[in-house]
Amino acid sequence: MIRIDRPFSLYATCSIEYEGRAKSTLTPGNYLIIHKGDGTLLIHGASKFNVLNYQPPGAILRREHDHLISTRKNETIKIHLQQIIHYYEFPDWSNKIDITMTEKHLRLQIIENIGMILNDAIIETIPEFATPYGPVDLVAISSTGLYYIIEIKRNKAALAGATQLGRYLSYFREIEQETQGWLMSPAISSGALEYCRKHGFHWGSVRHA
Amino acid sequence: MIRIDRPFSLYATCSIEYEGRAKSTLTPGNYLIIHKGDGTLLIHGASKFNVLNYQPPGAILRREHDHLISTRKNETIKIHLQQIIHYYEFPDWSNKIDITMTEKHLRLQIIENIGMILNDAIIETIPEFATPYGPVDLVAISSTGLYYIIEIKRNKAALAGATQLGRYLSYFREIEQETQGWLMSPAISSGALEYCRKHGFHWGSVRHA
DNA sequence: AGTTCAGTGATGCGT
DNA sequence: ACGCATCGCTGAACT
Repeated sequence: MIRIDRPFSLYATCSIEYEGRAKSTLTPGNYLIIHKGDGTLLIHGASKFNVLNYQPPGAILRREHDHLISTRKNETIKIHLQQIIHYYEFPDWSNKIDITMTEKHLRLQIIENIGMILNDAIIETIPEFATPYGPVDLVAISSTGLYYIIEIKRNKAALAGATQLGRYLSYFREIEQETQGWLMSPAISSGALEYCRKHGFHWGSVRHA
Repeated sequence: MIRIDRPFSLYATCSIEYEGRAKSTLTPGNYLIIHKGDGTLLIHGASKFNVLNYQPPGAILRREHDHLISTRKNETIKIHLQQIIHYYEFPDWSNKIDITMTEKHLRLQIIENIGMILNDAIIETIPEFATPYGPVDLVAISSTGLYYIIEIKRNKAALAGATQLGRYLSYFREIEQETQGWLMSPAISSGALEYCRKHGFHWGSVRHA
């Protein structure tokens, strides 16, 4: 009865039983079992995208003789190992400490490289630019008087971020200021991407260095 | 430019770009990359259940110098390898040929072991038992006159299977025949499981040997 | 082919 | 804590 915390990958001949919200049994065969440091357990078959069985983060894994048992709340996965074909523990697999990388931090990095990102001569940058619809994350003004209206998201930008940018831009349209709308984030969802395309907004791939 | 078909697992320091329905970039770091024989590509971070990036079955993977590139329709994943920490090719990882294991086949197996599964003395089994609501997959009659009403599903039983069983049982209730309802399948969904619990049906884990 | 719907959906952001 | 919207959903059954 040994608790396992380390992240590892295991390729083995085994049979698997799951009982919880649903139930299932997997016939003896070769499966790929992945265990992450947060307790996540993934059981993959030879094909298809989906896992066959899993536990979400927070599950606890232990070994009992030739069984691997993962439990979480009311859900249990029991793996009956018949033959271990390959076992590997992942060194240095931890979330880089993203802490303290706030949007403000990312914004500073963007300001530093703003000319390169927009490929234009920027003469002024104004964070938290006030509008009646709320403060714009960043406004950059080019030498030709063009206003870049920039919405920044630390994570994946979703539809809400794109519509937020649209609101700001409608204000600048009201005061007849020439603008270009930009959404900047490490990733963008399909919905937000389509919204941007339809409204002529740009997306900039920025990432916390 | 070498096309890769074999299934493998790769743990590497790399950066990754995805462009398709959505877009994203992954900062340089350690990621687990899994490639299946059907083209499926999975990219996992150190925590969480979800993949960070993926390609569904049918994608094509190739290597160009220090890049791994997976393409499918309008979607591309480009992996820039910096350091390979661990690489392993999976031997014997293929879908066992589930040849033509129809529900009828499974039913024959169930009939053979019916006494053991139900833990009762069965004196007669009737496949395709006709009722006004459709044919019951299997009816087993015990020495005490109890009727086991059995609905069989080759794959995961979903809600529809459970309600189907309920319909049959309502008929036997009409003719005042004492019954016990069973759903037999290798897996059962949460909705079907709850339905069974609420109506007092049983679930039997059966699998094609 | 498209369409609909369940899934152990997960995950993040709001209250 | 719970609820809600979003997601490159996937996958299977049915038309």
